[in-house]
Amino acid sequence: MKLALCDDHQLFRKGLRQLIEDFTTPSEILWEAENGRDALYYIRKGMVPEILLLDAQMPIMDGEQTANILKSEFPEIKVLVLSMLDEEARILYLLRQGVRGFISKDIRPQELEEGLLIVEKGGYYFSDAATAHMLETIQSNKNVNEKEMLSDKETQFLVLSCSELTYKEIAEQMQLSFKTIDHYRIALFGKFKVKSRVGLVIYALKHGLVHL
Amino acid sequence: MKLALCDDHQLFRKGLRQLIEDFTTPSEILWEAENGRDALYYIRKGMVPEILLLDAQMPIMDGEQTANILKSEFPEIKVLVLSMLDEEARILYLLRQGVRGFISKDIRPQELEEGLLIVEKGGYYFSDAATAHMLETIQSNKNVNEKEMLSDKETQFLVLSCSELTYKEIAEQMQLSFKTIDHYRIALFGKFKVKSRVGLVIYALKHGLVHL
DNA sequence: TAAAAAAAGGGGATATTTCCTCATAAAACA
DNA sequence: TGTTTTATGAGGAAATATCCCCTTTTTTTA
Repeated sequence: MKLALCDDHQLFRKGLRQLIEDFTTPSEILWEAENGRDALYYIRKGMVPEILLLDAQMPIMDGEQTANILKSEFPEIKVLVLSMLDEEARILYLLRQGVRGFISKDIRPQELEEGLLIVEKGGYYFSDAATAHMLETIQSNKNVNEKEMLSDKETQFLVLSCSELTYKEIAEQMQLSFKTIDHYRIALFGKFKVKSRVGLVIYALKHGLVHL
Repeated sequence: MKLALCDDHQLFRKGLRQLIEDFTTPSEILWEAENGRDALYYIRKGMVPEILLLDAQMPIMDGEQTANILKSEFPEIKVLVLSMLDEEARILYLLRQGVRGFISKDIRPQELEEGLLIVEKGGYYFSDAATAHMLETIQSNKNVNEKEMLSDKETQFLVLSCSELTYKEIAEQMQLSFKTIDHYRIALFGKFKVKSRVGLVIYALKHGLVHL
């Protein structure tokens, strides 16, 4: 099994490598990268793994961007996302980018091997019950979750809301009137079931929609 | 060198173990624990390491609580904190608990060995320039940093501010009038140089003063 | 093409936040 | 003891956030 690791924490890569070396399945790690940019560099040079273990949160180029580019350029690479958070909206986005599953960084060794084998065979693997359940929900009822998705403007508004800017200033940045961005506010309050801007900020950070 | 690892992520422990086994200095890992409670269990059973590599953020019992208990019960154990964040106020707290230094989880292998050797000899090690600089500041000008510290009420107010409660509701929870907690707000705005409650929340989360 | 939906914008009301100044009681201190 | 500092609280005002109801323009879709 030809693998590649993309994670910004060296210790995690080290731990993963150790785990993988202990597999009964013979496996090879082609390369390790600290971010998506470096990973793409290796891949474009022809070092194409069967499965890429991709961290969601990285500096320079994060998992989402990387998965997005891989989807169009190298759709044959099976991407397994390493995620510490329960990033609902992000998971949805990554699924659209065709990733083959998620594993929590707290995964047990056997689970990792099992997951990799499943993905190698063309399957999907979700290390944690909550994520698996979410997938079912998504697949069974697309519309509900489509509504949970954020438009570009809503996302932009959300990011700017997680700063000290007032709504008036956010409106200026977005080149829209205060009255218009207020619709985004109401929409997000409804989607996230929060009652105030502070609640919105907390929700966004807790679910990994916005990084600190 | 007798070591022990306390970190909730198995992969990190695995990576650390690997790193430590590669040391030129012969080292032994007495045990690994997933949280402070388990670590204390081992220690109280007599498995006392020279140096404890302690993660700051863990479930059940975090690094701060653990360091606090170790300070009084086992002051001879040298604690080296594993930290991914630049948690200014928390670093201050941990220093008060007598920890011997901090290493970022992005540390390079040689640095870890170097740090452990220094700590073994009774020294202090700070893996990152910013942290080292902060220590100087703390030591050179205690008063400035004492003022940066938060009182119990300020801390309580800060935690409650990182929720959807209004100030009026926070005042009720704290059994104080709105006008009184407003003083805490002003104090925190000044200390953290923020301009709004959202700014306060962001600051608190970014610096690890409040957990999500 | 016509109807429906979504995006953009507005008026205006109320609640909350933010920022002043000031007063009083408790605690610390010299 | 008297003085100073700190914690507590108040009045009031301006800015911001939140929530109604409404119209116009653009985009989607039937």
